Amino acid sequence: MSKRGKQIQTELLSVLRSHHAPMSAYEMLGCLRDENPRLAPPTIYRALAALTDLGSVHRLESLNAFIACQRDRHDHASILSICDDCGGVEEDISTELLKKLSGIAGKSGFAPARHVIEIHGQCASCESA
Amino acid sequence: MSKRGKQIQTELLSVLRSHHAPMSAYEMLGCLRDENPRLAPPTIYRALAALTDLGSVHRLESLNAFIACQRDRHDHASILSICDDCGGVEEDISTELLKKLSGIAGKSGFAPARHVIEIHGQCASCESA
DNA sequence: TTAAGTTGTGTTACAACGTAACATTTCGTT
DNA sequence: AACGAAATGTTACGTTGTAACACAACTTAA
Repeated sequence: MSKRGKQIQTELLSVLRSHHAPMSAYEMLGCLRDENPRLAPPTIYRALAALTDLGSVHRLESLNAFIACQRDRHDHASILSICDDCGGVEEDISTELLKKLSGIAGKSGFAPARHVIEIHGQCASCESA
Repeated sequence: MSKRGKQIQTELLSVLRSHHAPMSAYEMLGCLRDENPRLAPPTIYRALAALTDLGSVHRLESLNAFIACQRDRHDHASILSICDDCGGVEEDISTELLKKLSGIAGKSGFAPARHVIEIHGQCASCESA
């Protein structure tokens, strides 16, 4: 991994963090192209793959989009609550729930490796409005 | 909803049921075009939307693919265990887990409307192999 | 029954998402 | 420096999904 690669990851993460809602890979590409107009999709997707492996970025499977991890400890297996009105995402962790979930899948001998838990609905402020 | 619309849903569901692994919308399109060569993507996606609303088809968000519901009661909020080796999908339900999950998201006032729970890993037979 | 309105369906064309494959550069090793 | 390995850049394309409009089918009312 060269300096250049890390740099793109850093820039990407900073863009994601300053944007407090999910972003698509192409939105990020648009932002980063302001600085580096020749940036291409594979570069973005490679950086995103590295960051999601680290846990500093989460992929929202049900939106084909990404957010920066909001927690100190970069757990995988976050519970992501997505407001369908404002687009905001809240991130929770529950080892207890995760254990229960693995237990349910494991009854048949299934060996879990990655958990995708996303909840769509309305956040508190959008609901009251 | 005319006869034609229902008919496509029926054909789609029968294709999905006879295929014991997830299918992409375009795979289904390919199958149904054997009968009706002029079928176009929006027709498929509309039929899939209707069937997923009913609960007779589930969308696998992390695969961009679909499976027929394997249960009698067509619950939404299934727990889908996806084998990354053979592609098989196991479907579980747990109102208890669902309640817990809603509770976690609900702490901040979030109102859940739709749950996406998908687990990637290895099924029993692939793991032993 | 038929004309007008409404709703659902077919079709075209395109937008968004993602990646395979190869060219180029970078970096460590001899 | 010359070589080889590994990461990065680039092109081009494959897959997934949908907006927008054309058309057909059904509904209602005179």
